[in-house]
Amino acid sequence: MYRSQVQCDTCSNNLCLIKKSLISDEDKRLSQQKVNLNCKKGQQFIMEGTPVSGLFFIYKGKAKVLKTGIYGKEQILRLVKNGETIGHRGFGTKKKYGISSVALEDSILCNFSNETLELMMKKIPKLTYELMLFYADELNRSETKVKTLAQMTVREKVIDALLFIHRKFGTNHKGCINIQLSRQEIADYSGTTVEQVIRTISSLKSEGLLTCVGKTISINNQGQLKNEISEHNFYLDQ
Amino acid sequence: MYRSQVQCDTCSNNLCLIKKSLISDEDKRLSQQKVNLNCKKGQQFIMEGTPVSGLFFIYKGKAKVLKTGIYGKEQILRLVKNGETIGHRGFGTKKKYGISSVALEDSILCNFSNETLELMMKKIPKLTYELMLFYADELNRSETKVKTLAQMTVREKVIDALLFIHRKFGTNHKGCINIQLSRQEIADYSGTTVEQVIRTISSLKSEGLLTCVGKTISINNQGQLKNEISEHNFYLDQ
DNA sequence: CGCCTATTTGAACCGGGTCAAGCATTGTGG
DNA sequence: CCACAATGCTTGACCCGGTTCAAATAGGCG
Repeated sequence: MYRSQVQCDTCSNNLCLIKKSLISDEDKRLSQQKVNLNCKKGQQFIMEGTPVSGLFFIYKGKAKVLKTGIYGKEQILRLVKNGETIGHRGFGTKKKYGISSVALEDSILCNFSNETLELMMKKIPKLTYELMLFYADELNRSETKVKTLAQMTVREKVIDALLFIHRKFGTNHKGCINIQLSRQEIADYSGTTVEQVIRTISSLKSEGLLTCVGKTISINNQGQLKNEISEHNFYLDQ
Repeated sequence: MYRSQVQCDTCSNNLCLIKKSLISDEDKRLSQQKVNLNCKKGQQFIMEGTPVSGLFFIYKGKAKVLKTGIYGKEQILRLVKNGETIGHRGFGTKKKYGISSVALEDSILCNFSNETLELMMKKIPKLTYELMLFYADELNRSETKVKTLAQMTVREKVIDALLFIHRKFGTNHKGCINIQLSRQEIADYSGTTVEQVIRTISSLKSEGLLTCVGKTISINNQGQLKNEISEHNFYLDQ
């Protein structure tokens, strides 16, 4: 995990909450107090239970956000990519991270310390507002996930997970989803076991709904897959 | 659902985000644009999928926040009491409620319209900040619930639910939990079925860990119950 | 009192988690 | 560059927890 400096000014992640909120030159000067981290695939940069050290943003790369449960069983809560935010609430009462985060590929992170962030929020109301919208949005997603886990069958959960990563990470020119997850990771996201994920994917393959070679998956019939879980998604698009 | 006017000035809910954020006289004047609603037990005051009409606060009473799933199966996401907030993100991009909310007893609500709220947030940075903290906190809770639902057994989920309502709503002088939930509602919160809730409660009764008469429950051995689910709750207290 | 709903208990069934074994793929060191 | 270990993927078989169905009982309310 070595360091290098990326400038918000020249950053291409226009959806980044910080970038979006920097208006005055003073704002931009403040933003330079951030620290950049290079993080290799598989590396854990947030550990549940350790003291909060500010907010992270993905400058480039992908990561998973998870909670570790009983007997080390992981529950993946979110998947994040360029421009997105990690590190729930590094200020206020909570002093410890409630989640862990691990890089899914070699990534570059931006880290704003608690102090810098508080300073920035005081000076930049728009940033506080953007953060609020971010958390509200995440809350919506999380609550949808609660329902999903409680009510869907395994097949539906796996389909939901595959459609989600398809939507979130997009596809390359061959139609393959732009992220490589292990079967275990898909299981950890879906809230089931590796074997069930494999069985479901096998079925979907033999039904012609998707194609996959190793970890590379492409969805053939998005419509029908969506249809299978449509009863669960009346009002939300995740 | 008839109307009457409660003043923030004289309100006793000191934890209310609005109340906490009102500093200047102008702030207080703004807060008078809210509307009060009287709501009977069982009445639904937010319906999933309908246009957002601002943020609600419980002035007095209790309510459940839920999502309706396939075949009408409910998933209760939160339980709220005096001073607490309902109505996720009535501003920004989302135009429809992603949740429903129903009064659990006769309640008085405060409702701030989208316009009033936006005006207030612009004028009162502390309010935006408080809202952000609120959503961040809720996100933590929700993500813990995701793990809970995905990893706990039915018995553990029911215990978790009972300990939660015990903690949240407290007990009266006889040690009985200050809220009356149907078995169905406990099931909807725990993410299981009525029968399982009943079976679990029966077991816990015969093990002497709790006592109950009808919907009135009191917990006898909180320590042992906590102990049963301790492996799942290393870092969070909900 | 009688209807309706909520609660409780028993029994049957089944989805999905667990275990085990074989195969494929990747990686590492000689 | 190959051999072999380690890890990940896949499939089949089994079994258990939990949902579903049914029926009986208790409780609430006009």
